Amino acid sequence: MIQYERMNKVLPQNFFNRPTLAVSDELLGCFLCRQIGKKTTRLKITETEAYDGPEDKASHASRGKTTRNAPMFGKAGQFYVYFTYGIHWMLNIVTGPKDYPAAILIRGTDKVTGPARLTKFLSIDKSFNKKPATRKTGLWFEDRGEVIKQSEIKRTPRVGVAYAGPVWSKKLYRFKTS
DNA sequence: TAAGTGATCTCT
DNA sequence: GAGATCACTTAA
Repeated sequence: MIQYERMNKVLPQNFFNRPTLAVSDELLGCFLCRQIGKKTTRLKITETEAYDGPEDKASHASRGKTTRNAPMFGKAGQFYVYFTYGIHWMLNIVTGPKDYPAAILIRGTDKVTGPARLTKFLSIDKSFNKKPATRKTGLWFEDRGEVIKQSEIKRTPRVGVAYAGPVWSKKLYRFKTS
């Protein structure tokens, strides 16, 4: 965490309105928070995956704006939730400026690993699509002062993106702490 | 290791 | 309207 001052607080909209790769990196060690009724669940984020810009062939946005991926073109700090494999919801947080399609897939946390298991565990579905990441939404991010050393962060190719071609499938856009 | 599940996309 | 695709999990 270099660019952004770390404090024990809810990550604001402008945290996400920055380069996607920087946000992907700095989101590690932050907490994904979900409030259902009076109960709040906090999970430490350990794995993220970046989908950055219109040129990224692995991104839903690579073939232009559609009804489904429209949230990626919206302003930073809102969720992009989509359904895949007939069963699973995927939770992404939109990054970068408006009209620049980018988002980060939240792949795993300390207690719950796997993007689909995460959404199932936290009861996240389409209703969070396009919603801002705030307490009011019931789903938000917090910086609770956890420090992740750069040496602890592993960067690897993204999952399931062989179709994106030799250049984009090899990008080290997946961030993981050990 | 393969089946399951269904929205979305891309072609007719 | 039909058929392929898909950034996954589970059960075996």
